[in-house]
Amino acid sequence: MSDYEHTCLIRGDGGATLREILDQICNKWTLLVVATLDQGRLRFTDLHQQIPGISQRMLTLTLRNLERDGLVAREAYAEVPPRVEYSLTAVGKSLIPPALALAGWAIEHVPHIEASRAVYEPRTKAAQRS
Amino acid sequence: MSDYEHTCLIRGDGGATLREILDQICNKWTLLVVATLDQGRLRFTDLHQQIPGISQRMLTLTLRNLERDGLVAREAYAEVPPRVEYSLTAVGKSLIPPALALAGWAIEHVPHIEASRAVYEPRTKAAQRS
DNA sequence: CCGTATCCTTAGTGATACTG
DNA sequence: CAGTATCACTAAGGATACGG
Repeated sequence: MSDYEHTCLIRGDGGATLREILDQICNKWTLLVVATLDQGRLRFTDLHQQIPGISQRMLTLTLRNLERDGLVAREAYAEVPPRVEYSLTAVGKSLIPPALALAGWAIEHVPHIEASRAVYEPRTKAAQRS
Repeated sequence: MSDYEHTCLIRGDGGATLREILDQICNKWTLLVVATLDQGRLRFTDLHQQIPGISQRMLTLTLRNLERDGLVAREAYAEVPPRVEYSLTAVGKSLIPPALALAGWAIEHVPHIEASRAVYEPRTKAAQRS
């Protein structure tokens, strides 16, 4: 594959849908929820507790989107108190490896990036103070 | 690696920085800019034209962040009219494969996701109209 | 327990105008 | 050419309260 094709790929030149899906996956919570569900079948409350910082609202919204896209299966039991279990579908599971690749890259380069940030100072106003 | 470790990875349990970096990469423009720069050295205007829909402002901000994180090198020539060229650093280039993995996944599953969306209807208000 | 509804704050984004 | 500055707007996200 040529470099130019790389560009087109990530751009999603094949249609607006690709960008849309990519954006959806890369948002604040989606990868997190998918990663957490990689452990197996989990209830709403379990997810809420295991994902630090997520609000009920965002968990619900994220789960709805994942369900709509067929990455997560939702199963509600007609019991009282209610019980709902979420799990990854086959497609959802297939997201794990590429997601892991990205996470792996990030982990590997955290030191470099932190070092780079440490020495960086905005060019335009470098001499503004002191 | 265990499933639980997967979760921790993507979560960025190793510190807040990881989540931060992941978020940064996954935002609306970063991957796009990196992918475009994969073609080689480009000027500001070239980038602006090759990335459909990006504003000057967002291009500038994205480039600054990438520069700060050491993924992109900026070289300004003291000429008139001014000329500034951007290129990927080694670290920046190393982002391409994992990014491509994600893009590849998305492309592969677009049909499935679109099909899933087509049949999806929100549960709670399924019978609200008509 | 598992959500939905509502309000509110703020970060992200775009448009425009201006400068070295 | 390559930005910066400013304004205005939108949508994402969080907090809270309530409902099935």
